[in-house]
Amino acid sequence: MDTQLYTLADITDYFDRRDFSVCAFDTETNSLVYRKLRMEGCSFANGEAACYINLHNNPQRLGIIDFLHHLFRRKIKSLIMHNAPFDLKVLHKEGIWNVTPKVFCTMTAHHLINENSQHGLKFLAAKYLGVTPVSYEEASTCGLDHPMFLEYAVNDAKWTWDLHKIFNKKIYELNMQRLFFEVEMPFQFCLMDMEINGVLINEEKLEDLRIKATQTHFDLLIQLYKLANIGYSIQPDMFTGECEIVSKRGMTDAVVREILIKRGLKSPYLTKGGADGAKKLVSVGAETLTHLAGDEFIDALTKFKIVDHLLGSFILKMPDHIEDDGRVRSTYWNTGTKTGRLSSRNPNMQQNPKERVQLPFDFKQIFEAPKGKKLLSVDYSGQELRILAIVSQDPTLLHAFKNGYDLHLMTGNSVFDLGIPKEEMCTTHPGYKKLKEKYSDERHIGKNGYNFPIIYGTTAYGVAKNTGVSESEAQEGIDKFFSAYPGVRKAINRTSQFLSENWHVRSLTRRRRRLDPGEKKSHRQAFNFLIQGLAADMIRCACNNLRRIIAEHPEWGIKMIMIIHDEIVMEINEEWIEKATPVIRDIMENAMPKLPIKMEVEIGVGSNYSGAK
DNA sequence: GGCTGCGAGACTCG
DNA sequence: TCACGAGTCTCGCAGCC
Repeated sequence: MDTQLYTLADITDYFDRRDFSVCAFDTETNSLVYRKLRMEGCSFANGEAACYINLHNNPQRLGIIDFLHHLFRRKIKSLIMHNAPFDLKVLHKEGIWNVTPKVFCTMTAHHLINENSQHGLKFLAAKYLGVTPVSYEEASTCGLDHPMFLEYAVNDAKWTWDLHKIFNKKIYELNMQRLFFEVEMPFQFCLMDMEINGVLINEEKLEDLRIKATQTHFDLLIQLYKLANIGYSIQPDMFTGECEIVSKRGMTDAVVREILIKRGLKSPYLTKGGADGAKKLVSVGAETLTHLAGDEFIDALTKFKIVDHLLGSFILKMPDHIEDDGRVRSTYWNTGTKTGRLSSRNPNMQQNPKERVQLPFDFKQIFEAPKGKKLLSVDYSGQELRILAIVSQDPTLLHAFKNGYDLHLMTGNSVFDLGIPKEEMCTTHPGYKKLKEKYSDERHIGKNGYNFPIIYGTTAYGVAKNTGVSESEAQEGIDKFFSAYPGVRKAINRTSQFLSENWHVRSLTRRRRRLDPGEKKSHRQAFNFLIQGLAADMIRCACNNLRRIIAEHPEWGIKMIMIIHDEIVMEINEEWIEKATPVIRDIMENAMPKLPIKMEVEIGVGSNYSGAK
């Protein structure tokens, strides 16, 4: 392959109206900040030729970008990238946004082929192409316009091209072409959109929250030191004037363990004991605190831990992520999990804390809609349980969802032999509401003690721990659950058998998870994957369809800004909410139109994320 | 004594 | 041993200068 071509005329000859791979290089710092992204170079390859265009310190930068814009807008057959959302984002930042929808992301392709592996370009090039890549740092030491960097940059495009040849074939061999081309590739643009859009932060509310949480943290810590007889002093910060508590003994886990002994408090819960299991200590986590609740020190510590974590992990960290336009742009990682779910980083938008009963700090209110807009949150109600019904084909579960029965109450009814007539558990039955209230405890245990844990493959031990009953009672409850829904037991056994014979399982979208059937845990993971994996692809389908509607109705002003597993959050122009909501509902509920039962969504609207929930 | 890297444990979410 | 899937923070320890 000739790698010496790098004039614009050559690019036109070699890359116009064909497939080619492309790598867009951003700033020297590999910036995570969208507003600071700047394309410093771009490399191309198509199996015949490869080239690199340097834009770093290039006086013709604007002209070249304009040319690239026209090149990308022409009828390219397909565009091959490694980690497409990132390259698309860099191109978009330079105004190159309407590229062909026919993309091939080698990173996502490899994730479908081998979900247990790493997916970095250099790793894959070494593994599949037998080359020895150099690092970006090494290649860029002499500058981005040095021949050494040229070779590095060209290699990225060449290897991406070569990998795509291998992975494309493999995707067809595995019969994953529909999942890859019809679901995963359109979804790359949704990821790009979300990472570009970001979420607007109300910095005043964030500061307000910081002041309140800091005060609560301060008060609770003094209370804890007093209760534990630990010395401390209060010192003002010379710059901010805010007071700080100084003590030789911080409220660390080790100190808490000592205090528990002093107060004569015992907990049955222990830590795992390190890698070899030898260093087992009394756990000072949530389990122990719940067990010892009622003690003055423990109750204050429970509150302290909540506010300490809220401050340390969220409130004080969030300002680092806010860009100059007031928005936070998380990275969504399409290949970050083994089940096909997304993961989110810097910051992780999938773990923003909910408001707690013990402490009134509403963190989600800091995410807000810009002027003239609202935030709209759509989430699937009981998504995983509905998928359980679909995967297991259990007639009782299917009937329950088709006819609007309260499944948690149904499970409570079976496990506790409540003897409620079936028709009264239908949510439209006149007596349903009273029943729901009367048996709220049993319903709660049905939901959190059985329905959800069964999806994870829980044992009697787990149910007992969760619900506070004995292990034998828990086993009895589990047996009753499976008698009520015999299809679920059959499906679990079927999955386990398939895993033992094939060393992998596949979800309904043909997504695959490979596991060692010799490990006991694998059988739980396999069944859970059928549910979690399908749920993940359902949200992808919903986003893809939503993106089409967004393009058809620019006046609605919809921007997708967050995906939290079974939930999509978007901005929308206020005056169009009424018109758009039923369309959005329809898209979400029919993301996978051929399923035997309907999915249902709950929609919330508010001026901030807390209000939209 | 101080810095760095790493694993464990604890916490957050669906 | 015991419930699936993630990311991030702090602490404590080991190794090094």
